[in-house]
Order: sequence, then C-alpha cells, then structure tokens
Amino acid sequence: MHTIRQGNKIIVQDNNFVVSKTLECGQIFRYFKNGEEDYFVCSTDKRCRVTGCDGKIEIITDDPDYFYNFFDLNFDYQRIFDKLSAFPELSEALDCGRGIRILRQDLYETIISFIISANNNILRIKGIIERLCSEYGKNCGDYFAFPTPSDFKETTVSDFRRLGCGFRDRYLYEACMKLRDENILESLRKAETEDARKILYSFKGIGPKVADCIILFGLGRFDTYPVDTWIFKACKTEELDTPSKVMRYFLDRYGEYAGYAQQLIFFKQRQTG
DNA sequence: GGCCAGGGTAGAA
DNA sequence: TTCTACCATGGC
Repeated sequence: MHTIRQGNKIIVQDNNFVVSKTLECGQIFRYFKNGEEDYFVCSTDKRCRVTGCDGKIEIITDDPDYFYNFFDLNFDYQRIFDKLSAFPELSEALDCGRGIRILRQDLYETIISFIISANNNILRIKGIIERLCSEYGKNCGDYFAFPTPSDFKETTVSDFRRLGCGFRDRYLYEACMKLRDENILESLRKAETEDARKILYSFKGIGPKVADCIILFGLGRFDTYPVDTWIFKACKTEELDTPSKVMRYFLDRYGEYAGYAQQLIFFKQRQTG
C-alpha cells in the first residue's frame, strides 16, 4: 500500500481497498453514491469525495488529516488476509469481501447510529440519520453535520419519535443525556474491550450486538464479533444455536481479527443470501 | 399483507 | 442464567 498527499487530495495505491465494498458493507450510514466507485462520505461535520478503483483511489477533502485516519491509511490489510487465510471456512468470504476496510469512525456518532440500528434495516437507518442531521445538525452548505450532544440539548423523546426512530426514541434521548458527559467517551477509549462492553451495556438500547459494533467501528478494535440476524444465519449450527454461543465461539476462534472476519461473513451473506 | 431488518428490554421461570 | 412477548416503521 502506498499513499501520496497533494494539497486537499490523498491518492491511495492499494489492491486491498474497494470503495463500494467499504462503504456499502453496513458499517457506515452517511454515504451518497454519485456513480460507479464515486461517493460522498460524511463523518461528524466533515465530508470527503472518494473515487477510483483498480488499485488507485482518490480522496478529496478539506481535512486530509481527518480522513487519512478515518480510512486508516497507515494500516495494511494484507496482514489480515494472510492471517485469516488459515481458516478454510473463510475462503469464499475472503474472495467476496476483499477490499473492505474498517473505517475509524467517530465514537459518539457510532454510538447514536448503532442505537438506531437495532431491529432495523440499513435503508431506514440511513433515512433516520439523515433526518436527524438535517433537523439538528450544523448546516455546512450542501450537507449537514452530525448533531453534537449539545445540538440535541432540547430534543425531546417525541422529537425522536416524530423523525421515525420508533421505539428507540427514549434510548436515544437518554443516550444523548449521558453523552453530554465527555468522560464516558474517554472511559470507553481507555477501557479494555471487556470493560468497554460493560460501560456500553449501561446504556438502554445497547446490548451485545450493538456494543460490539460500537467497539469495532467506533474504537477500531477487532477483538469483537457482532451477531446480527445475517451473521446468525451464516454461523449457526446444531451446537451453536444461540447468538451468544456464536459470538463466544468465533471470538475465540478468530481472536484479534474476529471483527474483520465477521465483516467479511456479513458482506458475503448479504450478497448471496 | 405478512415478513424482515446490523436487537434490546422487562418480566417470568 | 435463559425463555418469551413486545416494541415502531418501512421496503419487499
């Protein structure tokens, strides 16, 4: 992998980076397709345009430092492919999902987004988040920022309901209150993964699956294995007949790369049913 | 018109 | 600790 920075542009030469797979694998909801391998991506109050394929990607943005970290461009995924190739059951998922990078998303934005994701589908999650941004986020010209905790200061439970959040309305209201205390985010960043799970379980609306998504996408840790309906369908056996058994088994099997293996399986399962 | 979606909570057993 | 009913909403 090789990256070149030129002003407001980052050029990435990497055969293990496919823009469409990275954005459409369910880890992020604020992306907008312009055309083939051509997207706008929003995170917090920042935005970039990502284009390109065949090993050459261009990222155009006013904040190259932010998106260099966001796309985790110091990290070479070849290492993970080599490690996971040792597991024969992953060979198809590795072929299918090659090119997915795990984005280093903003922790607070990830917490809110994945509370919304519970028992929901990706299309609707995107719609809810866009309505939250346009109603409460800062106007940045031709897009809206993700609302900060203080932007939500006067948002009521019924406001969340009105914007289509459903039964998650009170979870979001309470989470916004808690997250106005910056110390929680710092505690999460400093905590060991198992302790981070416990902190996240103290939020109403966050259980095992959502917590592991937040730790994977918001803290960038791969010692996670979020089990949603797709993963459960793909992984269940006679012995592994509950989500918690699936989670424990594959956390142990794939270890420090479990989160990435999970993402490959999720992607393949959604492609092929 | 039921079924399903990046599930979780509360209460019961 | 594990089982069950229930929770809003929109696309299919």
